[in-house]
Amino acid sequence: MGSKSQVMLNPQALLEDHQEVTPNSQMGFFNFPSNLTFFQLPSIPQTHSPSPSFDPPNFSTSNNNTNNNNNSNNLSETLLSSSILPLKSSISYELAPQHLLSLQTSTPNLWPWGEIGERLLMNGKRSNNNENYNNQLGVSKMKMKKMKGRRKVREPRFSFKTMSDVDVLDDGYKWRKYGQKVVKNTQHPRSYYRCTQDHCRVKKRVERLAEDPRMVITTYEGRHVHSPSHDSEDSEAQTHLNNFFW
DNA sequence: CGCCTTTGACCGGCGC
DNA sequence: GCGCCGGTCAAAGGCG
Repeated sequence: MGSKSQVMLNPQALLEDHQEVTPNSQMGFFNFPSNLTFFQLPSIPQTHSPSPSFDPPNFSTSNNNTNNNNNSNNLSETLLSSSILPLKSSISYELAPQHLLSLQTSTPNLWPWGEIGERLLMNGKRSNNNENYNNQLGVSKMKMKKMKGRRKVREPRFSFKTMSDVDVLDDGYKWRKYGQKVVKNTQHPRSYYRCTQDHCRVKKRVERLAEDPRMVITTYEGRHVHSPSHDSEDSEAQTHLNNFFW
């Protein structure tokens, strides 16, 4: 096996303070881009206050020998704990060298507005066309009004930084672009994508790092409620190689 | 024809 | 209240 890149997050741990759903219903997964491999790992701040930026460096791995910075071919499996993640959370991974530079996750946190029952609506309780459409899209104008004064649970986010020529890495899911924005202080636009699967609200956004345009920051938000779409015949190999569970 | 991207408009949040 | 900013909408156009 040449390029095995598998990342697993303990879903339970990630969901600890998630208010809405039972752990059972929360297993979701991402396919990791097939051309993505790892050579450096999530930041593990020794103290509290995780840095909000994606700046990598004071990373450390728990079973790492000293001089394998860029060419560590065979770190097999390591457990990490991080203050970014909830207590008891863990990441296990198998890695091959190269392009993943940093990785961050965030737990779901509460927004000052929103509604708990949103997911239920998503499951097609409403028959009105507009409602359905809006539900698929996530937040409609109507819904925004409704949301005022309620609480919303923000979907957990997960982001990583890669060095890549292509902006959108193939992760096995189908995405539809719904927006592009020039963000301040960067010369490269940020693109917004939504999973095309019905009732799946996972979003991702892709941007290039201002300081180093060779780097692509991909941020996923939410959990897929379905398997990756396999358009190619080697789907089996793909899922074996690149599933990312959380 | 269906699905996708593009793109300007629009909206809410936030800081001043 | 105002203006900025990030995120989303949705019409229009492109493509297979």
